[in-house]
Amino acid sequence: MDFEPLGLATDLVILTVREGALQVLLIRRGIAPYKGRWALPGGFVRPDEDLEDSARRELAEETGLSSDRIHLEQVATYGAPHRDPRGRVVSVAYLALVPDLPAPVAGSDAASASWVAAAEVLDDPGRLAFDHHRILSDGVERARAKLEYSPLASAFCPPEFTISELRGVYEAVWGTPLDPRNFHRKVTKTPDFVEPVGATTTRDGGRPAQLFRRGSATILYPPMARG
Amino acid sequence: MDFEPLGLATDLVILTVREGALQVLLIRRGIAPYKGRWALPGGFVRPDEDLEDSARRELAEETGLSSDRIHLEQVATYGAPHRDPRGRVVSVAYLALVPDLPAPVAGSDAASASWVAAAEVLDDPGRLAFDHHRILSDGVERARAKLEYSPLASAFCPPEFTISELRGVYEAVWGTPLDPRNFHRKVTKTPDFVEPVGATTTRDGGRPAQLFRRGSATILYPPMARG
DNA sequence: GAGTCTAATCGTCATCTTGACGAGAAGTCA
DNA sequence: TGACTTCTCGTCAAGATGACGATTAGACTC
Repeated sequence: MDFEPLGLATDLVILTVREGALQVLLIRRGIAPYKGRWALPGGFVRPDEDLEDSARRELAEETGLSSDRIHLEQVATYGAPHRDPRGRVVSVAYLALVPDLPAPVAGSDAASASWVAAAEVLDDPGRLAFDHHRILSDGVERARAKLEYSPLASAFCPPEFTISELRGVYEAVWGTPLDPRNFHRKVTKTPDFVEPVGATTTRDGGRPAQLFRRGSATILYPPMARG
Repeated sequence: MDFEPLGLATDLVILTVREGALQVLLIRRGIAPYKGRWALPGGFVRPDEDLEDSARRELAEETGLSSDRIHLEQVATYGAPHRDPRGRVVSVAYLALVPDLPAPVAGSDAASASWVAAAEVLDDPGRLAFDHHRILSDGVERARAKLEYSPLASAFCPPEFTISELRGVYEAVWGTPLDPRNFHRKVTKTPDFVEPVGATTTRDGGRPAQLFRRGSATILYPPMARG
């Protein structure tokens, strides 16, 4: 087979919830093209590497999170002929949901990396290099949709969390306030969404809250109602 | 940039509902590898072609459906290093939903093409070439999910259809019988799901049924309940 | 150590949606 | 005319939702 010259890359939309807001990990590009501009982390797929392996490798390089317990899913593939000025590069975008990292972003090969509020980036279509604004937009929309019908919000939480911490995730991702009482009822009455740990915490202030961990459910039916 | 040798292809999961069953368009491969085996239609992306354009071109070649009103959406990308024995080929899979075609499959460059019941193919993981069983499986699952929360079932219908024809689509795709009365209530009470044409037909037998056409809704909330 | 503050948790209630199913309506066919 | 088929409208109980009142259990202040 003779193949056209073509590059294959993976780009990552790494999301977390910090300080009550949905944030995305961006890097500042150290080399041309778009040198000095913000972009999603990513890189070329190695010759004998599967797509998800490539995404997981990039994730580890940027965040130090090498665990296979991190939720990572393919979002879409972008292959417009001139999306990259270096030549034809097709990029497979992955979405990663990570808990609020205690440590800052680990040593990476990017010039610099930092968490930025997703809303802020989405509001400014010219902020990111390449077609990364579009990729981010699709990734965030995927995350929003996933919270509706899957118990994935807990991917943003530490292993043990309270109901209101979980609610904070929903509010940050959806950008909508939710009624604490109805949310509590919904979460605790949906079978296997969360399971009680048996301990309480006062880290959120106020009356001590029960701690829960992720349950075994994989889909939520009926789904959570987006505000 | 120096790029590794790499092929970029699009593969199509083209679904329709015929004779009360969900069917998929398959071709019999005329050349190696997997010569003589069934496979999803697809082909290499041209040097200056966007991914969706490539998928639409393949769709037109296989079905004669060149309209941009045909629903086509990207499902996922498959890039395991050795999924194609010819070398590294990354394939972007698209899902197309088409109405029951009055004409048989138009002249195509495939050795032969035909509609096959999706359930039958899904039951036999060795039937298809490459990793196409997996791609088909993902495509069908996407279609099933889409019917729940989008009004896309009408993409399988002619421009004007009856409620029970629409119900037939749901039953075929989900493989579940639905209560005609509750289905009728749900569809007609969901705003902008369908709009009445003002005429009736007796083509389904029994009492004449009102004809409807697709409404302007893009999402269904609450979603349709899968049996 | 009593009052204040905060957030968690439990309850109530009207409204909406669902699933199950009865029953009549409006055509075709013999 | 009667049998048959399918469409369409209704009813009813059960469950889910949204709005919101009330109580509880800690921490914090004075």
